[in-house]
Amino acid sequence: MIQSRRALPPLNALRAFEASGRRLNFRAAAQELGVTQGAIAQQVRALEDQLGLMLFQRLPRGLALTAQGAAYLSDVTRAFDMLGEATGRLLARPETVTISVTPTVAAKLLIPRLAELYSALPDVDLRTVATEALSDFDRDQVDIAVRLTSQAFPATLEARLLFRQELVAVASPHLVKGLTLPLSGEELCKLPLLHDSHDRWGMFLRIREKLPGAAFNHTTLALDAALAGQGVVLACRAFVAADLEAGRLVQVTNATATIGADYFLVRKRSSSPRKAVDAVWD
Amino acid sequence: MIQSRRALPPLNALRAFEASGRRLNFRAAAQELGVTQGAIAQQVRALEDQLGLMLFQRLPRGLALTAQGAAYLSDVTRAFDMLGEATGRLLARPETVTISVTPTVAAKLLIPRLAELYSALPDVDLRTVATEALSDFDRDQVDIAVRLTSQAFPATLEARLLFRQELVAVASPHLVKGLTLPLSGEELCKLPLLHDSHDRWGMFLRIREKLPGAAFNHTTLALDAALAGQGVVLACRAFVAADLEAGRLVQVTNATATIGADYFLVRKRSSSPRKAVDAVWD
DNA sequence: TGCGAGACTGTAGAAAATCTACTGGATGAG
DNA sequence: CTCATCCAGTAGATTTTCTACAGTCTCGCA
Repeated sequence: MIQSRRALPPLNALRAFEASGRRLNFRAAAQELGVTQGAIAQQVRALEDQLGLMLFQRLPRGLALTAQGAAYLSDVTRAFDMLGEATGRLLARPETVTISVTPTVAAKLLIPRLAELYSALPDVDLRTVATEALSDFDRDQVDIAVRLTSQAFPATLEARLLFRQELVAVASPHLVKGLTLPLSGEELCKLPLLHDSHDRWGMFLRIREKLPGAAFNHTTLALDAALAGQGVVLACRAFVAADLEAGRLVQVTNATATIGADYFLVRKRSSSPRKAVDAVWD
Repeated sequence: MIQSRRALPPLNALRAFEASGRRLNFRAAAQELGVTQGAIAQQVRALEDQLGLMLFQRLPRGLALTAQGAAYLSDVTRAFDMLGEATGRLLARPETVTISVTPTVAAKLLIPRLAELYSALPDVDLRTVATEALSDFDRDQVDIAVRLTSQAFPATLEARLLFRQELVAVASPHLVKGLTLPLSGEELCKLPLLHDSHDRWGMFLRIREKLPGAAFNHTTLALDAALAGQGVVLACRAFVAADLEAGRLVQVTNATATIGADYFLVRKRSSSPRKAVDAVWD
């Protein structure tokens, strides 16, 4: 039979005692705690009964603390103050929300929206984990992840389609200056092709031979090279939308491809929704 | 609209959190607090919901504290420890019971019984206020009083008859050596009479003239003089019972008198009986 | 692989605690 | 005397807390 670590009186009664002891008046304490005077009187009475001693002397116009009541009040007030301050610190601390994304998503989608997120959520600290690896929600303390996947998610995760992965071939307008767009597959093969780690040119052009061209380990690097006029890059439309609109890149062929995997926004299914996570999610 | 001095979460939930955080296991915390594990899970869940953040990570074989949960636990445990220690000190402190009595009652009744009271109530500090004045219960912090009175008591006081005031004339056996007892009134008048502040010899002997003899302001002093053979004293039988039985005093006449006032044990009627006062009262 | 143990989640309803509205009593001030 | 203030007490309403139970997941063992 495990004994309680400490024998505490009913905490609600203790709270009524503490407020009454500060105010020396049940009616005022009741008002402070948002209950009726009768409720406070009952709680204090119950506490006195349980402890077997008087904490207050009842006067016609209020209360006086007994010597014992005064000594106890000092300690109880300090303890409740500590609880109140600790709770206040907890609530005041900006909440950290961790998002796991690939470097490309970070560069092309998240960073341009950071200012917008910050202004919408001033009390949230946003922490970005940019990695190609699949994050483990618990191990990495990740709240939200953006994942490219065609698979169904386990029941513990909650997912929402972010955007379809539609691949387009784009290049700098300087690179294709003088050429008539859109280009055919053969014309495209004559241009320098930029490869990233996904290496999807063969599938896109329906060519089995290895295609020459500069290779990068991150899509975002390949995109930077395209922007610099180094060649044509094959990338998801969502990543290049802003550059297309700004004219920094042009779509060089009408052909597009989808690969059956799309980008999802994923979070751990939780029975205790956290407000900050919800806000970022929306 | 008065705001609460501090915004505290439900204290019961806080207690469940604290025990769970120490034990890192709902089942063990439940056992410690004497409730079911389901109750603990509900309370912690409710606290997390109210605070809008996670305090624990649920693992297959127990709990892990989040960073926020750990910081909070440290403060909450300290506060609850403080409450437990303060309560323990309160309960461990010997309780003081104050008794207001006349010097005569103190000398003749209370002091002879002090050893008996101490052994019966080892945890009680007995404080005796010996005074002829009527004590005010609240002003003088008096718990119990012995009062000579014929009046009904106000509704705020609770009274119990201690003993009847029966006056007897007693003297030292040496003083009446050679006299035939019991003495008549005339014979009594020939002996030195000892007067106290009540001065009841006239009434006792049905004599209107002032009777000569030594006078004392306290009955107990007159009794001491009688014991020393200085004269005859008129005192309440209860005060001289022990001396009569021991042969230090003898009753010199069969006449007795009652004056319509008796000795009562009185205490303030309280809706919160205090255990120590109860014990002294019995 | 299946099974059992451990531990948390969730539900519906029972039990306990807390509360309210009201009345009564005592005191003090005018 | 009246009125205001404030605590005590009661009966019943409301809220909180709890229980018993079933379900789910993970881990360890044979």
